[in-house]
Amino acid sequence: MTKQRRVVYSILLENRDHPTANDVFRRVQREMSTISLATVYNCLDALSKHGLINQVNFDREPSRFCVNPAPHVHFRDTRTGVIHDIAFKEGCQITDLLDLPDGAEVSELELTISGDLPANP
Amino acid sequence: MTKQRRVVYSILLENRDHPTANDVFRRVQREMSTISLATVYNCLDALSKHGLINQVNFDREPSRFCVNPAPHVHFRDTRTGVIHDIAFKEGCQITDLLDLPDGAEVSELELTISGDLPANP
DNA sequence: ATTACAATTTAGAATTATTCTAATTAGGCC
DNA sequence: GGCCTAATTAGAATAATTCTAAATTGTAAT
Repeated sequence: MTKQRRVVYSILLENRDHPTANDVFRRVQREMSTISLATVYNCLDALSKHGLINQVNFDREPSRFCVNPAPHVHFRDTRTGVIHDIAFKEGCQITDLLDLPDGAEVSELELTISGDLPANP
Repeated sequence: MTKQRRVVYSILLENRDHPTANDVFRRVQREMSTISLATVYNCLDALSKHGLINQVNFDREPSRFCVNPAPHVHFRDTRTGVIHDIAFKEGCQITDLLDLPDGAEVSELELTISGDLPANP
């Protein structure tokens, strides 16, 4: 854990709005003006590899980053663009619903959903 | 449906191995040597928009294209790199497993899985 | 047929998120 | 302090995709 990684991580914890690498860069710059974009990428990568954060991809848009450690999927509200974390219902295994070949071992699983959320009154 | 779109589509039907746009380009060139890469992108986009094919994204790798019209998800065998179509079990709705907010309406859903498949003897 | 029009294709340039490179800096340990 | 490794930095490079503007095609009307 270097100073830079700590700052990047704390920025992510501070505002869990699934920022892009560039968003993170701009936020981190405010409190560590000498940081470089490459470092932000390095940090995000390191944090990802150590399982502290998740990299979230919607189609081919810029990757976004998520500090939620619990297993969950992502729902993008097409009206607002906001990405929501969606948890699984109790004791549900997505792979139970799939016709996976015998012996298949899942190591990574990414589920992204786009749709409309009812307006919040 | 232009000549180019027809060729792109037929190439995809011919070999359902989830090729990238560039793969498609190279294959199409063999029977229509004047086609351009931009056209292949245009065609893939047009076919996608009309629901004839699906664009498949694994993380930030180049997009791949899939002619399987049935609802399914994608499993990449990490050993061979091959992408397999995985169907849902009878009458299964993935969203049933999720804690979606009331009234959420799903318009798109992409599920990608990476893992190991047992070696085929 | 010929013209007119819109949509598509083409070649190449432009874009952009991300990765790479090489040099510098920082931190830990003797 | 000096040494060593890993991390950071700035900037260049990469690569998939998109954009642009000109040329082509197909179609419908005259």
